Amino acid sequence: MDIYDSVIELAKRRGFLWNSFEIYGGTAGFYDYGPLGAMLKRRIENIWRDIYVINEGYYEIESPTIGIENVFVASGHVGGFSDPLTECQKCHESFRADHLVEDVASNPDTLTPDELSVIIKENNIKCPDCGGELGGVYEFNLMFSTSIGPGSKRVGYLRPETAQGMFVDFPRLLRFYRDKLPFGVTQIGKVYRNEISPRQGVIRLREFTQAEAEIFVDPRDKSHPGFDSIRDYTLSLYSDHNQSSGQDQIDMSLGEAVDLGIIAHQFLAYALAMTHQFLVRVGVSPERLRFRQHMKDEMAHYAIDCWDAEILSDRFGWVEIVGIADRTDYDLNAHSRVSKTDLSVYVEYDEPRVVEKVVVKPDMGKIGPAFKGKAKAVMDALKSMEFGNLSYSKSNDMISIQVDGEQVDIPPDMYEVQQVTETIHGENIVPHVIEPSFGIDRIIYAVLEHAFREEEVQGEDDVKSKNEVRDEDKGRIVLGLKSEVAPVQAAVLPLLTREELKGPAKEIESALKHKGVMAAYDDSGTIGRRYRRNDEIGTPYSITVDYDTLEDGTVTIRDRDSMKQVRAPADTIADTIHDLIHGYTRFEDAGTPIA
RNA sequence: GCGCCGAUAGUGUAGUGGUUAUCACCGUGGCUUGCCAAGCCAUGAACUCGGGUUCGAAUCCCGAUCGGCGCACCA
Repeated sequence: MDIYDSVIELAKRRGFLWNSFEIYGGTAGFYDYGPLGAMLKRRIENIWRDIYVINEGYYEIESPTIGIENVFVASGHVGGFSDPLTECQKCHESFRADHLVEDVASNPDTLTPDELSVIIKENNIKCPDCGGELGGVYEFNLMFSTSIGPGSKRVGYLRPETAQGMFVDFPRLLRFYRDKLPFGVTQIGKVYRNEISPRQGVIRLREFTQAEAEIFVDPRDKSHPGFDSIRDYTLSLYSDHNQSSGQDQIDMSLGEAVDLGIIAHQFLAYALAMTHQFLVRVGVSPERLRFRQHMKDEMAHYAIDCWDAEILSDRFGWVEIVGIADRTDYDLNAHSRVSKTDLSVYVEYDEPRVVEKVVVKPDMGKIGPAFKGKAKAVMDALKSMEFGNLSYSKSNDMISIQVDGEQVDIPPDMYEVQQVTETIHGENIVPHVIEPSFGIDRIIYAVLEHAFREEEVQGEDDVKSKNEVRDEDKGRIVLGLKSEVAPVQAAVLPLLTREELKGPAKEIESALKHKGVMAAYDDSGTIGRRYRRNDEIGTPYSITVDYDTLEDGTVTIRDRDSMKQVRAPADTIADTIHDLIHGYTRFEDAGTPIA
């Protein structure tokens, strides 16, 4: 049993992750989050919100999980991600049918699968690899489709990413942020991809949760106002160059990486730093985390630079858990084109620019009668003329222009050339998008695997030596979750199952709950067993009520990782635990150490 | 989607063509228990599904589903 198996077994047994629809045999690519898993997930999402929404100020929105066809036509998911495939009946290799018929069909990408099948048959096209017979063409699209309303007239798709919902809201968002760049927006939600063969547990799912930020920036200025604060922040970077030259990732400060041009610009570097902070805060091991740059041929054609946060897993090696890309203006332009909506921002200059221009002023009183129906076209043609030099403009020549494909001569008395001074206050630009995209489910797996450990427990041969029954079984399984993400934050345990201890313990449990601390009361089994039970689900602190509690009002707090204990007052225990969980108090300072 | 391998209580497992399917952990109730998976009593819980062969199938065969690995795929 490797670590993956151990983690999945623990997650299943203790209520973190379950295969969905189990009583019906299950379906690949779907997982349920059990009680502890859902709690862990929510806590991780809320830390993400704390960083992106509260601290960076990128408000969260919520758009439908079903999108209309045009949205995904514009995004390229309908055309680009819907491939007609055919499979060789002999060697079972799959091919793009539209590519195979390129030589015999003029418009292969507009053909339906049935039409492609016919063409392949008629032209006797064989498998390019082995010459075998090709099977029928079928449409393969990663998107789940559905129909909207009765009659199945309108096709809808389950979104394959949350990003499009934010791009589509761009005009509203721009107005919300009072027409100024840069601004960002976030969304956490379910997305759907009909994977061919989902595997590896929660690593590749058909329904999963993304947390994405879309940050709209001025393409001419990708500096970040907070860059100085992260200039010395050092990350493990695995650049395109390092990959192609066979080197490993190297530690480098972000300042250096931007200066050397390894990371395209400050905004992207800042996004990397935030990603790192988030991942480490939720419990990804920094030693098993790196940022890998996409190679040139791997990057989407529209992207400028793209980095994946990857975690090292025991079984799968490096696994991508976050993608951070500069998507340029690709998406906004695409939606602008398909929706016929202006998705640009008017950016004011710092100083208005005074521009001297030479313009042609048509004399419509003469042009109108002279050209009648064509007058408007002539006027437009004249106005759109550009005068590169003033000398020409000053001459009073006959102007020859093309109007509707025929040459028209405009005599000098029909126009006037003027030099004008214009004050321009700004211009319209389409913003570029910086997009960090988090795969929450993969992050959860990373957190579980990196937190998982089995350790030897030493030094209890004195008191319990009379019960030397299971001396082989001294190991304990610990889920060393960060206290901030642990589902159960404190266990409340009466030392013995006796009424006089149960009462005070239950009071402490309810005091903790009032403070918003997820506390679990447990009086079943010996104290050691209950500690172990809580170690396994990552409960960071256990509070034990004993007979001293009844006398001097103190309880034992036991630290999951060190197994050390301190004695602290019971009446302020909720505050103490709260402060411990959020890192305001260190465990050693939470009470008096006991041997 | 292709190939190989697998599927037994909640978890990990043993096992055989033939009566109540093994063991451990686990859960629950009780006794015990004064700080790191003690003990005792009682109790709960499984042969993935469908078809076939057979007097009889959890066991053999076929298919499906799920899982693992390799290939393909991963905008």
